[in-house]
Amino acid sequence: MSNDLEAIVAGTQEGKKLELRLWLRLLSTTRLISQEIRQRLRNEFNTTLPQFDVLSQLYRQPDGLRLGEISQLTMVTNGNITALVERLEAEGMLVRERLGQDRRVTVARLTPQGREIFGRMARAHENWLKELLADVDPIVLAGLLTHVGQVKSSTAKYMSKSGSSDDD
Amino acid sequence: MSNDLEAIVAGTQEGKKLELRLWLRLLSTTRLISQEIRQRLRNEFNTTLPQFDVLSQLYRQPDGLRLGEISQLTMVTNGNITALVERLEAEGMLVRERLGQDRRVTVARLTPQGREIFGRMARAHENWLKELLADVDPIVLAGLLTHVGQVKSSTAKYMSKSGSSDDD
DNA sequence: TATTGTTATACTCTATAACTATA
DNA sequence: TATAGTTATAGAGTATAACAATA
Repeated sequence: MSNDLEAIVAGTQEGKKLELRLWLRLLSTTRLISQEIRQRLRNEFNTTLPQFDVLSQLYRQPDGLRLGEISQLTMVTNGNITALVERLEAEGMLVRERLGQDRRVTVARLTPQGREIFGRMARAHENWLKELLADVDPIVLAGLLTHVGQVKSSTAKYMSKSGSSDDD
Repeated sequence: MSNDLEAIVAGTQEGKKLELRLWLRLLSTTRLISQEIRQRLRNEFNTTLPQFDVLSQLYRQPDGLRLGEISQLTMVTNGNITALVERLEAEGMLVRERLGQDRRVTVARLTPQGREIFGRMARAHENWLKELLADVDPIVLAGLLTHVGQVKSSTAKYMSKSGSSDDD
């Protein structure tokens, strides 16, 4: 281990705790990228990150998802999912249906048009990420993938309201 | 390098690109923690993350900051900073003053009370992070700190509107 | 003319709780 | 009684643009 690393692990640098420093850096980095992605989503597809999130969940489930499932996956409360889904339905991206025996259950699924449009969003989104992360060493990317995953699973149990959000 | 890592770097897993997978994992992890922090900030201090962000910038600058500087540091547009700062001023956390020769410039700085309250917020915030990240290997934390920093600086040049946000 | 900050507007997100209809 | 989803409400964040005062 280098001396730098030792100093960091010991938490001596600026007296700030390692956990806090990591969190602030994680937050500002994510926010920086997020801001850019959000702007491009709005400019090029007139949509938002939460909407993109909902659509990406539905994209993987051709048979659709119950609203409660969408709520869990996206960490958005039930009441707010209704409004979010309504906006997307108004744009023709998805439909809501009551199909099953349990007549309380509403299932949302992408329309063919919604699937087509989200497909383009997803491809653009993927290319944006390739562009933005082009200068990062692939080995570093791979290491981060693993370690960020460790952070995510380590913290999960401390959360008050558990949302799974298996976005990876 | 393990075979797993090789597969990841080669981008073969599920055919998804490494950059995209990292981003989704970064986003969901940050969102998970962020949700928890936001909830605690609201429950215990009746405040929000953007407000906390503004206060933390001012905390480090006892002489205050120009509104434009706050705007850059927090990546919030000028017009919205006005409202944000107004809310904080109404709560007595900060004051706005026109002091300099250039009478267009407004400087915001924490009140003694605001400084005291934010101090408590910051200590609680730091403890929350220690709690949430308690199960993550310190070596992993240190590695992440370095590598996330690399990601941040590598991506900065691709951003349309540059916000510095030196939150670390 | 350019810059600093404000005002105005419209929309979206977020949190909370009460409510309907099913089960 | 519990659950799935809706409705209602209030507050805050976000994006955009026009504006006033000052430089």
